[in-house]
Amino acid sequence: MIPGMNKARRPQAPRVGSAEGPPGGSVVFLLSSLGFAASRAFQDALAPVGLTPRQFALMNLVATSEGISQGVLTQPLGIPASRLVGIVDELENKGLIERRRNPEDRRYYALHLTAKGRATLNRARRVARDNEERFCTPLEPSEREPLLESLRRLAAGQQLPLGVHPALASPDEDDHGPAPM
Amino acid sequence: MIPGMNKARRPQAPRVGSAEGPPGGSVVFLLSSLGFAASRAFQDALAPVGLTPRQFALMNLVATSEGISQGVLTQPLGIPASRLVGIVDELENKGLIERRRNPEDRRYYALHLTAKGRATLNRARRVARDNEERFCTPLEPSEREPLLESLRRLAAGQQLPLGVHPALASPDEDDHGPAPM
DNA sequence: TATTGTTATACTCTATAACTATA
DNA sequence: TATAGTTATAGAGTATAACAATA
Repeated sequence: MIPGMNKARRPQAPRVGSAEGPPGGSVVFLLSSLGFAASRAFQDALAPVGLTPRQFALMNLVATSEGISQGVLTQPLGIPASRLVGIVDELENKGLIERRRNPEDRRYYALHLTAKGRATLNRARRVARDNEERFCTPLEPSEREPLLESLRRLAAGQQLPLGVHPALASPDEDDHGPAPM
Repeated sequence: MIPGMNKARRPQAPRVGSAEGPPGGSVVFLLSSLGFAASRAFQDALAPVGLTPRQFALMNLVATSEGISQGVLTQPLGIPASRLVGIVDELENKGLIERRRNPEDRRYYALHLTAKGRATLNRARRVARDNEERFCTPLEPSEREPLLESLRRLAAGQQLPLGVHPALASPDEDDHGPAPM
């Protein structure tokens, strides 16, 4: 399970306030509000590129591990295989990734980025960087690193795995059978 | 629209990673991950009291404005009136709040906390405070205030209203007709 | 005719489980 | 018999719109 973009439902923000004590004085309250806002901001920033945060995440994983199979993606994305099908379908229909049959075991797909997919991914990454800068403009430059440090510490306290390199993070939690590619 | 608890869907966390650059170095990425975790932690902490974050929020609003009507709650909670019905139903069935007809205009309900409701709310508030402390244990004491300050600044940049006193925050955005109680 | 609250309906997202094809 | 991927189904959660009561 990779940490990730919070789901910011477009139609209507499902937000609920704690309203006790001073909300502006609660780390939990502020984090959940801001987390939602950050998620939504990212989603909006990414929209012009034609990607959802989830598609972006999937493409990043494929980029890091070309030839990865759908089943493996299941873990870091934290979604069941049945849902992956649709997401991969969308990206394939857009010509951003392709499914190649693995000749050695024809049950597996090997996912690859197309040239167009790589270009789109690069554009999306630039957009993500720009969004990060825009989001952080209210901060003093000197404020940024300490903030990140505090957030990292809180994340560790919540057992949130931070980096998690795709597919490779926990290669053999149960170690069943031959590792699919 | 009040800032609020992020929706942490129980069945399965809908999380998606950005996975570009170092996620542990992105404020946006960390915030959305942590926001989700914070939201979930709060939800879990509140569960033993028998309240969802949304119910808790509603009760806090009623506590601050006894006799408030359902329609007014719509704004700070950011949900349509039709959904409010169910939430109020639940709380009423549990005997935590009651609907009284407003004799002056029998279209309105006047919502009030019951004695049991007040007791439950107090318990929930204690739980929220405890949860806040637990969540923040990874932080050095000296780290906490600067973190809050940075978060507040980011929230302001995202136009997130912080305190928002229930029902009273934006009493007349359009000013249509007599203000319901 | 307008407004509060309610009910009905439809739509989206999701997970679980049945299915296929390969092995 | 077991596994990768797919399709089918059902259950939440939600918004929109029609509705009833009151003004």
